[in-house]
Amino acid sequence: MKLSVYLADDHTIFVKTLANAVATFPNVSNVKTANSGRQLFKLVKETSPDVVVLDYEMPGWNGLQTADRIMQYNDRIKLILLSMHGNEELIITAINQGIHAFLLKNTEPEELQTAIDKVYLNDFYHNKVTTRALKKSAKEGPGKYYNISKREREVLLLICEELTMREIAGKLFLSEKTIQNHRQNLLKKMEVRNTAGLVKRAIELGIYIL
Amino acid sequence: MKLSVYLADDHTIFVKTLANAVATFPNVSNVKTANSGRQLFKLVKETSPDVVVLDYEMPGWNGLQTADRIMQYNDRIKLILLSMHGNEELIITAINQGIHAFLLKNTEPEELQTAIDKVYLNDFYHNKVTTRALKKSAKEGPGKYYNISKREREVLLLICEELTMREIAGKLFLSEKTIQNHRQNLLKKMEVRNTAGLVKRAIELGIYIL
DNA sequence: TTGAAAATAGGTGATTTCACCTATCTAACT
DNA sequence: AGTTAGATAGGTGAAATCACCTATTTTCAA
Repeated sequence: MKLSVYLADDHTIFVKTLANAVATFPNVSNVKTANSGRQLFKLVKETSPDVVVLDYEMPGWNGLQTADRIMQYNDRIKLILLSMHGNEELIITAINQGIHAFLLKNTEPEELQTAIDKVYLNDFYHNKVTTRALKKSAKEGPGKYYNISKREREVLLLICEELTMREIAGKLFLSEKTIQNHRQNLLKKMEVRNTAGLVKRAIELGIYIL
Repeated sequence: MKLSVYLADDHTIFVKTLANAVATFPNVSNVKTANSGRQLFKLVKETSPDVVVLDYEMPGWNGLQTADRIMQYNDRIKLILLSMHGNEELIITAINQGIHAFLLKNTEPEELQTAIDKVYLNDFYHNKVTTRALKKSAKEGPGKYYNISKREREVLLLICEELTMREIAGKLFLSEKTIQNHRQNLLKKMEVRNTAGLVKRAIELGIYIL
């Protein structure tokens, strides 16, 4: 089964040529482009693609903001972020926010091809840039990476929304006990004592936006 | 008894002339100037003044950041913030952070004189700018003003630091019950349900800096 | 100087969080 | 095939929070 891939970048020349390249990938059938986050989100709402490739540096919604909306709309869409700069902080924020791959703009087109493949099959595509950022930040925090799972991120978000464990359990159709466990794991992973710490971390990491 | 007043502004010409004017005020005896927040904080640590006048727009530490340090160092010093723009959000943030007066740079020197007086006698000096900002934001939030008292602000800050009620009580030499009441009042005033909400409000209001 | 607001502190009871366990099932990677 | 990580869920007990009270003292503004 071939994948449908949407691309967004404010430089039309770039996004169009990239789209042509992507269209030649053997595992891709359907390619669409947009030159803003808003416009791409519109496309996604019409027909959901399998993978979205977003430029980080865009006027209006940037890549991460756009990713955020797409995730909320449909969390099965895989998200690849492109950026000019391999800024460590940005990479960590992106990963914590649930991005599935991070590529520099000066990479070879082949890497995008493998990234699209891997991202669709697995959940995250790691490359030199991301692994280096993770390793570096693992000790040198702030901007530390805490390896929060998808479920944990979901629970954390709802904790930030001031819900109790019981309410979260109700919302996610899970046992209250399960949520308590997720919470406990978050406390440990993020090295905080209580809700105050969780909320601060969530905001720091860009998981929760104030 | 005459007051000692310290001034900080990065424009040396401005701060010097202002200092000369302030020195002529009948209730002021001692005036010192600095052209950065850091430098002023140094002066304060040498000898604490009664009142500090800070420009908001400064390179390095801005006026609010400087105010924050001064408050932590000695909370009996009164703080007056000067700004070019009467930005409502800034005013609310400043008040929530515990600033004692907010003046626009285009006010008459006489208003600074009364502000210094009032601020020293009472706790807060209100003028057209601040009252208008408060009234406007009271309903139109975000940036809402919740009328948090000094103690409450202190407790809120420690809640954000992940301390429990018992620990806060110990730190402030108060009963745990008192802190619990302050917390309860904060929950009501800020219209939130729990710690998560308190932390978010504190960050929004600039009371706690992430 | 009187009244309002703030700060203090106590009471009570329900609910929630915190901090440990164990255990099963599944998906994914080696 | 075995290992690891994640998601699920249960148990237990202590600690903390939440949500109402009442009441006294201080402080401040009108």
